[in-house]
Amino acid sequence: MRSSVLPRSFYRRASLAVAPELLNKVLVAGPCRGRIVEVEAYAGGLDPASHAYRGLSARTTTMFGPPGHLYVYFTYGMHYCANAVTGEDGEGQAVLLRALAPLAGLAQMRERRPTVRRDRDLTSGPARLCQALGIDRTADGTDLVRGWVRIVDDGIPPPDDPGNSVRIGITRAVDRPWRWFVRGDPNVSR
DNA sequence: ACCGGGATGTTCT
DNA sequence: GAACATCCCGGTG
Repeated sequence: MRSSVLPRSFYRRASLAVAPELLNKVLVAGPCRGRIVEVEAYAGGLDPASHAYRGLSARTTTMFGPPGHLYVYFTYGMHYCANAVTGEDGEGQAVLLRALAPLAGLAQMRERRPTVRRDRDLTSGPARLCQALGIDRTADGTDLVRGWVRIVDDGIPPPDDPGNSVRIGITRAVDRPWRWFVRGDPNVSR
């Protein structure tokens, strides 16, 4: 079966519904590909942990835009993280891509992350995967249906029983179990 | 293995 | 001025 790009309609739903369905889909950025094995949902303007909680700003313009686009933000002075915008235009919902299993373009990933030894450390974190795939602030707003970064379905369905936990690295709304991952995958972040 | 701290700059209070 | 959806390195056990 040939892989097909996820259509706009896939994203036009609540981030809590989209997030677990993104597991086992494939993130494509130029020659680099990785299977999505860990995600977190950020539920929009009513979610205190979401960047959308404070309302529209220069940073969150993409997040509040139409679904199916890539929201990239800069954090800790040196890292980028990437999300798929979901829901309806104006809602500010998104799914953070937290880890991939590298599939293709590993040589280029290693050029961008020269200190990495094991393959499993190439893309096992939200900032690691952005560095490996060359996703930075210039990728913010990319259309995931038509742009140079896309998410495709290569026929592997999401897990029937994904791992599930609270979200990582946040300080507000820490109790909400909105992280999902592929159980047992060595590329899931620590 | 675990733990602590530094890097670095944008965003928000 | 503080916080930050993180990562890496060097310490100790």
